[in-house]
Amino acid sequence: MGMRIIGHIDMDAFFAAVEERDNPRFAGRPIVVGADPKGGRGRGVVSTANYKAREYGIRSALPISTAWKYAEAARRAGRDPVVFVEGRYAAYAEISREIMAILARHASLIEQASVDEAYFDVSASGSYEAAEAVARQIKDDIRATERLTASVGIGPNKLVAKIASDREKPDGLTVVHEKDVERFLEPLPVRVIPGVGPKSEMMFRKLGVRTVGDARRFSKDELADMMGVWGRELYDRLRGRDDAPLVAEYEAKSIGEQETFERDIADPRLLEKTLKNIAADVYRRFRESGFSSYRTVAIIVRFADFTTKTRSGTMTKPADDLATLQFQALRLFMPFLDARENPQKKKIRLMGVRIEKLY
DNA sequence: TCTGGGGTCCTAGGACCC
DNA sequence: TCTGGGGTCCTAGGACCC
Repeated sequence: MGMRIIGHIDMDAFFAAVEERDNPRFAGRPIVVGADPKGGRGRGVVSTANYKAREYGIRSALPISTAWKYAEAARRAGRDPVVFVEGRYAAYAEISREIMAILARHASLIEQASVDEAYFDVSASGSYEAAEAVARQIKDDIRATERLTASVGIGPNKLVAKIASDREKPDGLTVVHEKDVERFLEPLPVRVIPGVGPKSEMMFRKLGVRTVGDARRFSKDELADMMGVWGRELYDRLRGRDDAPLVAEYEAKSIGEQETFERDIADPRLLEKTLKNIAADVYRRFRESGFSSYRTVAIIVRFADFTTKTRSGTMTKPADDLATLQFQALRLFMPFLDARENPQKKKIRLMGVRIEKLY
């Protein structure tokens, strides 16, 4: 394979930006998309906060109740009140499709990585200068047709493109030439490497490692000893090496849904009914998906104290009907109603159902 | 602060088989 | 001074991503 030039595009505060665009009265306001805050007693988290809301300390994944407190404090201080909206996820998915169509006009191959992110291959443009021009055109088209901004990274592979797209948000464009990759990554926090999450970051901090450059002092074998197979992969990522191809389409491996209740539930009858309803929702999506059978059923139960249990069972024969799914889910759940499994009679906060081994 | 919902991938132990 | 070795499947838990 010759030289690759890969782009990564990431919509800026996507859900919040859509709400701001579609509701003129929100223009210029701090906007939070996420769970219903219910006056500070709501459950759930912030999905997306726009940049104005981030000035209040509100970010993705923050408990919505905390976001509400920050918003109240800001309001009392005379600052612009925060707009809380629950998401219109079907609308975001439709806009996402429109954006992917724009992208497809400029690149030979695209890989949609999530509702608001995609990789695209611009190797055919022939140079980083030409690739940068393509990226500008993509951003301009999205701004013109969708009235939304995006940030783009360009690099020799998916890894570098993704890290680059996050460097100059919002409305950014960051180009990293192949020869500059190691210098580009060196000063960045090790956490920018996809796959390095809170746990790995903490482990590294204890070893005195803060940046990507710091982490390069470990050999491949040392990283493998610390983190297994992933350590070898990480060794390459710390140096910006990645030969993963773009994958235009791939099949789902599981379909599942889970629900956190407004209030924790103790009543076994209500729990059984809720589990069957969740199973029915999963089954409807299974039918819509085009798969014809499932062989594994898994459930998840989260107690009021947040301890979480999963149980799964694989059937010798694949099934395709709702009754079997509900029966298997209930069978897996039953032991949790037993005093031995739950001696303190803890209430249940969340339940979920997932099917796997789909054909 | 009190922690969503949709997923993917990896690990480790045990069962089972040759 | 015991008790192989490898492969595959299954299960539960956990890290991680958006």
